[in-house]
Amino acid sequence: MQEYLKGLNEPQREAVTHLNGPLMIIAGAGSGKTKVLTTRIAHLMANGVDAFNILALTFTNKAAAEMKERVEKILGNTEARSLYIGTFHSVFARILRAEAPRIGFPNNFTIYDTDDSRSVLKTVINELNLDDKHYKPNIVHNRISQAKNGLVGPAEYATDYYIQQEDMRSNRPAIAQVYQAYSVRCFKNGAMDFDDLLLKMYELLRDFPEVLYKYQHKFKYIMIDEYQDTNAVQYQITKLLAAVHENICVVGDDAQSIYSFRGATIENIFQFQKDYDDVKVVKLEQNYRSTQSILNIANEVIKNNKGQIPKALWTENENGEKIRLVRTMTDNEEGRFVADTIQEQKLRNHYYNKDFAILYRTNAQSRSFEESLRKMGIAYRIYGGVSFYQRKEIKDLLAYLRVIVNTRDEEALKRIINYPVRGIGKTTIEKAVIIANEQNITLWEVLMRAAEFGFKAGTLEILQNFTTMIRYFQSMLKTKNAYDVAVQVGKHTNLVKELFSDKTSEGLARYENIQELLNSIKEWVDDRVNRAQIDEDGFITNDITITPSSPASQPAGDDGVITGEGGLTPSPPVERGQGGEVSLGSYLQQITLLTDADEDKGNGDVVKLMTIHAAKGLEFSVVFVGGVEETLFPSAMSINTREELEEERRLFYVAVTRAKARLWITYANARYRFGSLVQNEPSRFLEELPAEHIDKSYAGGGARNQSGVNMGSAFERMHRGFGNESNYQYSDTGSKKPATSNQKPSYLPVAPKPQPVNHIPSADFVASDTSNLQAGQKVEHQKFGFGLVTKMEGSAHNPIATVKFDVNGEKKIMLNYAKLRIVE
DNA sequence: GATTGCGCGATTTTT
DNA sequence: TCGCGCAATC
Repeated sequence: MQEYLKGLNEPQREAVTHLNGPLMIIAGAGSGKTKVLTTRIAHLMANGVDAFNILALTFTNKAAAEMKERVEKILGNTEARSLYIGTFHSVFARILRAEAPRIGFPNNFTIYDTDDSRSVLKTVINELNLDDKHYKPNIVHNRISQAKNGLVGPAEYATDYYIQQEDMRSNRPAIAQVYQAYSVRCFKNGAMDFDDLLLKMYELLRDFPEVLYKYQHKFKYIMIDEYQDTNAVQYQITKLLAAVHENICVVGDDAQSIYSFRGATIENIFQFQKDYDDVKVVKLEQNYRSTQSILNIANEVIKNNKGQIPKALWTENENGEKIRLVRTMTDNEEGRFVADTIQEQKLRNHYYNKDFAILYRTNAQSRSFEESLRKMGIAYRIYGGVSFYQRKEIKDLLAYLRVIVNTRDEEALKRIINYPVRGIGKTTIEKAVIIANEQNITLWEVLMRAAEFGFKAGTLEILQNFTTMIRYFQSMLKTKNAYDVAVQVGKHTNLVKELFSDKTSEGLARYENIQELLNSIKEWVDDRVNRAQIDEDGFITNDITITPSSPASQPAGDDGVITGEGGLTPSPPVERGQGGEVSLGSYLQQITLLTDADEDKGNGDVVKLMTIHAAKGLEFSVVFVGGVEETLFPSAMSINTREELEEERRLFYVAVTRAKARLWITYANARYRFGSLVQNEPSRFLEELPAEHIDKSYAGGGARNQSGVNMGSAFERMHRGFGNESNYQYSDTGSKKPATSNQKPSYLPVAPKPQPVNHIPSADFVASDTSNLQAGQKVEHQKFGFGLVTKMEGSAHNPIATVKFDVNGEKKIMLNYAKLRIVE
């Protein structure tokens, strides 16, 4: 027997060695699911299956990366790099990148993240003269998202009786129109949102038999992780792909289905057995992760859900400690308790920060934990906050790159058209947008043909300068890689320089972020270049001979013409394996699909804070589950139906089963919400916990806390002296350690608070006549202080001076408004 | 164009 | 309570 099979238990081995035909693995929490998947891939390859015929789909990039790494380790060579392992979204994005022209999108289509989608929706809603207070972009977005995930297009949406009824009831009958307009706009912009990556992929396979044929034969073996979280589109796609070989292996756990709000349906698991004859079902029930105690309460809680696939999770692990259930007065105290306990556990049981995780239901709950950890000087990192790529300065630079790659991307174009300021004001943009809509051309085209549309001479020149610059960048695309282009953009647009000259700490942080972005682009390019050298297989090589003999109907476009390879659009660039293409377009599509959990520099020794959703698939030695209270967990939004409540319970199950050795469950009597203290009942889930496995306690100062005096825990008092704040012995030099240790936690860069450098104007400050101001003159500004005029621009009736201030960096000053005193 | 000050809505979960 | 969008100033 092969070495890698020896470490498996019986059912695991059964799953791994079942090579051909449909296979469903019901894998309980901590039952070695990833091990089975990776070993199975290795086993396939050991049995002569080519790596490039294997497709493995996951939900997170992290899971994909881990899988790839582990396969590589088992195989001991780099063959694994030709495997096709990735998230649904990233794999489909890649395929769409090659095939998009068939459905009228450019190869370099833009991927809109949630912010982009909402922004487009907002525009569309306003254009339809709807009130965006009532048609809130995120509500509308959710609705559209659900439709897409349920394979409901705009036309069907508008005509479906029940859907329309729902929209009537919520008093938003025009969502159908918004959906329609939004789709048109995305198409016009050459952009797909997250849901489109799935929906368009499905449409592609449905409408183009030769495409279906190609990928059906490429992906001879398909594996799907977290199958319980797949939605209707994902289900349809994988069903189509697997239809020929039927070598499809799905892994799931109905007890961990927590994404129904995103359209996921456990039904897919039950349906699987009906879809194929002869489905082999394997149950993995031995848990290797958690102690007996932890498993006991997990099992006990989940029992309260109806309609599950029967299974009994068991373990050979020792009992371990009892689960600790802790009540505190407030959320702040809860935070303090957790931080104290982490500190104590580190000392007592020799844990590192990285052994701990704090899990919660909603992101907002991170605040109190954060504060306490910071006070104690414990390094932590929050997963799921604002992603690096959502920072303004990053989005700005990326917007340039997006426009260069895809000029149809109006969102990005509007973002940069006047940034940095180049004199293309609101009026000009509005005018251009109106023309674009009237003529049914893109905004970019309006700019390119500005001369035809009667812009004033000055404006025309500025517009032409702008388009010339963008086209100059475009000319680099063919010869330069993503990094080189990005650097050029940074230079020529003065974007980097502008941030660099801003000496405020805020500006500095922005500058550093831009540098970090450039570095990461470089890293990405280098990485792919290295990989490409060892790749044997080309992925989407477009030279697969298409012999559409079997699929019955020929594909026909709107005009009835068969749309095949090599139509009007140029051939997509050749991508090779997992490495290869280092173009800017390829880079942009990748990063939109990254979440901040993915760029995990978090190998550092930090306590991890995240939502339970984000924690799925992970494990930690010590887990704290916070805020286990009614209205919060279960969420007030999810107590109306049994289905919703059961999903919350599964979520609780997921939370509990993340823990390997120790588990604390905490809840507060009251917590701050919208600024005021709100009372909460303990969660109903707590009543479901078996008393004999629980160690209940109460942490906090009781009456003293009610009187509002903040005592903190015993541990905290011990470390900062006695009593409350008033008993502090402050020295004038202000060293009050360690309560406010300066040790910087190693979480990701947080933009420092802006530090306005105030200037006190000279006593004799009088605004000078600046109509003849020249570069080289010294001036004083009431707020920014002294500075040197470095440049004069703008028109005669609206002059703009660029002033380099001594302390506040470079600013553009509009002389019509600002008062300047000429010093010399 | 950029900054400041005010009023109001916000909290489910994510690729 | 806090952060954001919008209107009023420089």
